[in-house]
Amino acid sequence: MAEKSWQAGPLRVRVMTRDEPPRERLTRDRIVDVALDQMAEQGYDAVSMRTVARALGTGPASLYAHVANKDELDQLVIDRIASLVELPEPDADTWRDQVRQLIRDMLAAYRAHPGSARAALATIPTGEGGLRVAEAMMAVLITGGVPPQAAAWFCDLAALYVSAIAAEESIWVERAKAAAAAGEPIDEQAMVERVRRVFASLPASAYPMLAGHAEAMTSGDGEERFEFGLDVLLAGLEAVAARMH
Amino acid sequence: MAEKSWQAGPLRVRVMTRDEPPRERLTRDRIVDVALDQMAEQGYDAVSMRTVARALGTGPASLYAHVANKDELDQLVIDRIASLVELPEPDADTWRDQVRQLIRDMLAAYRAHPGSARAALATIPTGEGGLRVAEAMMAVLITGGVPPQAAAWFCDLAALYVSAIAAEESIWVERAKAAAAAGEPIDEQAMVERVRRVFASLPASAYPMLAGHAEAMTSGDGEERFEFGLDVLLAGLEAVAARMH
DNA sequence: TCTACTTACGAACACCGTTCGTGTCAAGGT
DNA sequence: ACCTTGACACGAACGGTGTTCGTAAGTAGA
Repeated sequence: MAEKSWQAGPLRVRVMTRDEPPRERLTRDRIVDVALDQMAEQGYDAVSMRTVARALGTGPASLYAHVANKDELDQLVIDRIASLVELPEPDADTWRDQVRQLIRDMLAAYRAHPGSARAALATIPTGEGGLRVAEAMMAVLITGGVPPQAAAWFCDLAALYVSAIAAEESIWVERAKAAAAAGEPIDEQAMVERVRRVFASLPASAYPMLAGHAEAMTSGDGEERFEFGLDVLLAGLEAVAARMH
Repeated sequence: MAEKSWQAGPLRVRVMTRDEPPRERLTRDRIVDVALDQMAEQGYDAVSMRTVARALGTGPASLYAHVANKDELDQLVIDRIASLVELPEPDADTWRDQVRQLIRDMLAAYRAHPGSARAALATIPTGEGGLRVAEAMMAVLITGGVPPQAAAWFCDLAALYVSAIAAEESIWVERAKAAAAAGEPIDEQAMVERVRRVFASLPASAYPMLAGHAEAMTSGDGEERFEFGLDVLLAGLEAVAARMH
């Protein structure tokens, strides 16, 4: 207990206060912690200034002393997520696989916090976590003999690719969730099936290519398509790098 | 004039009404028209159910008779935008350039409606406009001798790439606009300069690669980087296609 | 002319990000 | 031991969002 006393007009006031409403002080880090947790559990759309504040036992206004914006908070969260991906030790023999794996790990990190990628699209990584990943990617590429300019731009391209894939995926998931909440629960399989049917039933007169290759257009799940993109990016990188000698 | 009469209790009521309060009937198409215009002039964020309704001289509730969602409206707008891009006549000799040009044109179409790409990321093109460009892209690729499976997945990849680029760009623009509205007007040049300074001042001990290649990391404007990505995608496509023989 | 049905829409709900002004509280100077 | 200062906390409110509800208006069929 702590004692406190003061003069209020003619009165002498003396009060005992419990010295632990152990409400810790607000911090950028604590705010980001909470936002990250909420994103992992409920997805990007469920994270708002209000929900974060509520989880911290306060109102939304309190956050603005530590964070300029929702935008800034988003960037901090993205940076934190980037700081969670495991980095490879550059090796000249396996650099191709290392690039692939690094990109896969970034995707996994985004997937663990659904919707986060939507905010990542906006970011040029200038925080600690992002720089860390960029540094590792550059190291692997340079070790692999990729010319610096190509390596630098490829970092950009890879980051764009992975966040676009993650963002697209999350929107899809979100939509399925919304459909499930209201009306018939539409699972992923059903949505794929519907798209497939659209392509299959296209009039061959107007869309000879799409109708003729409907099978190819709709084959492959997300993983297969992601790996295809990876193949294209890496093969393209080598070709372009060679051209830059 | 139109005459109308009815019995109201003991009274015979007779009324003349102007037969043209020329408020045309609401239509999906008219709604999409307005949304498209607003997006072209003010960007994605300025388009809301309310602003569209206001421009049509009504309230937001009226739109829901013709459009299920903001989401659906967005998709309709995207489809309309896609229907505006010019399509090439497939030619086996110049197919590479045709692919490039088609992708460039898609980017231009998105750019003409800033922010639209953020909605495009979500879409598997199943509307008329989207199918149209997918058909054209497939035709060019097949004419170029790309195996159907590779061509199909590449369509996906190209669409993802271009919408990701456009979305990233629009977010950047949006942010610059917001910064300009409140406080110092920060032009694009200044933002680039700041990023450059961050990279240049990175401690070489912690970030040897980024510090060592700061020049490469920050060189090139958006256009150059976009073209680099195009190079990578096309070179990669050819390599992967050859592998699929 | 009466009825059934589609279309239109004002009002309201539950959110959102952000700002304002006030309240609280610990540290420093006197 | 008091007073002052300044940083932090935060309730309330503003203006915006997407969406729903119940009712009005208009159209077409019987």
